[in-house]
Amino acid sequence: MTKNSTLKAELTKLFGDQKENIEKAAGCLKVLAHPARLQIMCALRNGEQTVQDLEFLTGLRQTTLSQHLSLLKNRDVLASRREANFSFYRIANMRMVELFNLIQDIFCHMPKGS
Amino acid sequence: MTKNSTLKAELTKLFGDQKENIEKAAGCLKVLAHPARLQIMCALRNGEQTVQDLEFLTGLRQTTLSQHLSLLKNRDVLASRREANFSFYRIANMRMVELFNLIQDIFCHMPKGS
DNA sequence: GACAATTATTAATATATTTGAATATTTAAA
DNA sequence: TTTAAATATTCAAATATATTAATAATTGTC
Repeated sequence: MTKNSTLKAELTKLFGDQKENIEKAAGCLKVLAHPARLQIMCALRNGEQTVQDLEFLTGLRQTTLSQHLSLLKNRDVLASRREANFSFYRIANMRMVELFNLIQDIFCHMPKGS
Repeated sequence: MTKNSTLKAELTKLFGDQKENIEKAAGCLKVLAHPARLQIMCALRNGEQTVQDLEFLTGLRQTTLSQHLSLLKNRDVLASRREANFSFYRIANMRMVELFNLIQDIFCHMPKGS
């Protein structure tokens, strides 16, 4: 009980101070939590790609793809640059690369501990 | 183009062979992608807790909490055991601990690379 | 400036998730 | 075997997300 009161105090502090962080984490995870968007992440593992290439690589329709890209970009999971009338998308930063790598490691390999 | 054809072949294989893995990853991420459920994960960082303790720690109502716990358990993010009329919940395995730790690290600390 | 190619946005419908209230189940104890 | 405590389930309403088709921007080329 005392132990949990301490934990409660900690958590209250956490959830108070870091409500924004929790919302941000949830938002980021939510946007990753979709098969098509995980496919997009896979296709970007080895570097940036144009929308057109992603269309080819994932088999998604342009309009659907563009919407998924937009969601991922809004959450700062992806970043993009434009060159002529091509948009190149990439994984936004090393943290997102790490996160995706771990996800891939967990779900595409297997066990490792109880 | 040849490079992407190769990548495409790889990805097709991936998405074919591992469609299940992708679905599983998406399902797991989806269930984590909710502020209340991330709070629950936080509260379980240091070990198992009863539902009643989680109610206290997270401030969620019993009925709502129970539903969130059920979702997390169905996706094998959490596991539980029963003792008398108490249920003890815990993070299901080391992979989920790793995943949550990384999420916490990314969103509750800050940068680390571009 | 008109046209074609590439990408982005809007809008409508279908589907899924969340929430809260009510109720049910499980277990221990009287 | 009734009762109380702890947890789980069901249901309906509100909200959010996904999907498709249609359309709009943007950029380079003629």
